[in-house]
Amino acid sequence: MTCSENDGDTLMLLKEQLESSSTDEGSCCGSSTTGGGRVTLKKGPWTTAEDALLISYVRKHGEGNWNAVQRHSGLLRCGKSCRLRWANHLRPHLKKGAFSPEEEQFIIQMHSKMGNRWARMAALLPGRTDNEIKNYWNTRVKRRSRAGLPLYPPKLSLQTSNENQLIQSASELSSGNHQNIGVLQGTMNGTLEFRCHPHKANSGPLPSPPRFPDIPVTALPCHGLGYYTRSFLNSGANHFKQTWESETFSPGCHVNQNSIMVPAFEELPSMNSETVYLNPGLGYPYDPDPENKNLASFICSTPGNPGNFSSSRLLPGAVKMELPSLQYPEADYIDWTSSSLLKSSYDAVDMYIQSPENVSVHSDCASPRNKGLLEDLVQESHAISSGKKQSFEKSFDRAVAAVMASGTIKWEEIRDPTSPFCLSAVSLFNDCNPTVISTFDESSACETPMGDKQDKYTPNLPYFLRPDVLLGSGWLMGNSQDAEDSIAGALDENLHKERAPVPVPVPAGISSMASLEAYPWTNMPRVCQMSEH
DNA sequence: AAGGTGTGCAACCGCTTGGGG
DNA sequence: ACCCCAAGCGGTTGCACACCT
Repeated sequence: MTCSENDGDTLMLLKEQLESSSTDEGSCCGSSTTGGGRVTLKKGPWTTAEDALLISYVRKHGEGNWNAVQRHSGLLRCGKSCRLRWANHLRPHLKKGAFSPEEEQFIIQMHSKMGNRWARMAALLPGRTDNEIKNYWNTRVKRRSRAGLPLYPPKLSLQTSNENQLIQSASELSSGNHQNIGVLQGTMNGTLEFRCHPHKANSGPLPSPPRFPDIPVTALPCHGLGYYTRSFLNSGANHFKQTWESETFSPGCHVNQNSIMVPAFEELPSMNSETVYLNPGLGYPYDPDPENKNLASFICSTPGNPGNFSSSRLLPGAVKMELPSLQYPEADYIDWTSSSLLKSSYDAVDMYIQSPENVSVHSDCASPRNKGLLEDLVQESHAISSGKKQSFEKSFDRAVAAVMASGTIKWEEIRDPTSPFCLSAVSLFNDCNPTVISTFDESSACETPMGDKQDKYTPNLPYFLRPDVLLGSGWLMGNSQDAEDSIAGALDENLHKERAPVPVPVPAGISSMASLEAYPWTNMPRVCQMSEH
């Protein structure tokens, strides 16, 4: 719809149409006073005439001040309704139509991390509205529950389970119980392996800064984990390092002006069969306890490819911590374990790890449902970090706005000066980045927004998470040569040979993440702060 | 063809948040 | 500190359409 010189006449006509039609359609919600009379506001579906009026109003006056729309345009709608109509339907650059498989995957990922934070997801899906995403999700929930399918792909669930296990172990660490640190070690090849070096543990009174024992972790190749959190605050917290390396990395996606895109395949030959996701984010699927969300988490996860294991090996320097993530509804566990989809041996591993029995063992301490030691730690952490909440929220918004506006991450613009090291940027990671893209049963090879054929396992990782980008930036634990080597090894050789290092818009503070250890607990950055609701 | 049911989506509603006075 | 208002957010509802029996 366009506005021309004779907009005035057109609008007059529209207003007349509006007035006549509004008396026909009679459904009304409220009333307001304009001029001398009490005006009944219209409800229900919008007409094209109303749309035209609203568009005209916004063009003239800009967005905002929605309650003035009625006064200035003659629209018989409340401001709220106008805002909604504009945001969901009339706003420029809105995508219409069904979600692409990439978008669907992205939503699933985001929901597993954010829960029902539709607006945030919408901010990360250019052209999509929170309402659309919400409707999509609700539909999905209905559909899958009817079909008896799990809400999340099994591997997403597994990741959550793994996180819980790590938390369990970490909790033991924090409570000085090192006997079970190796509880996940020695499982069958390819399953979660959890190792540590207790000899390095500092089990004494809390030093400043506290240190964790070195705990290299190899995770299930397809669900690798590499976290760095500050979950274990001050009950004898120890220096805690975990490293993880996989042999394959998948590229991240590009953040473009209008979409978050997976990279073109031709860019990354031979990388489409196995994927590894570097995700400095936080997995909090269905977190019923938002209070627990404030513990920093720095995640590197490695979803894999069904039946196609990649080996993971330890590497020093990388770090990991995690929070409890046993946040699936009870029914979900039933679904996971009873799903007929889990038939392959690979899935049998999933089944093993995801089994309720298994989960219950580790949930005693780690689950938000269970009041345990960790919860106390969490509360303490929350108290420490609560002061950062508002700045985080603002930073997130700025970050998203920056991405949307320019198509690139302008770290310098979103960096939160109050954070020890570019807290906001890291927070953005946490909120933006998928942890695992796994085998979405409902998705298939699909097209990217650019029309490229896209493997269904290709992650929707933002550009700045591309391994090559990370390599170039030294972002992964900063100056850790090992970390860089690990990525280098993971990257396809050809990629290294043929591609020049990608210029990285690295946030100024990101590299200082290498020195996380340097921060005392009371001054640790909030890497994973989620928006409490 | 008619009625029932499922589905997707637009819109509404109530609550929360943040800013300004 | 309090109140008011605008805006945002998430949950819910209602409607139109498609599909099935």
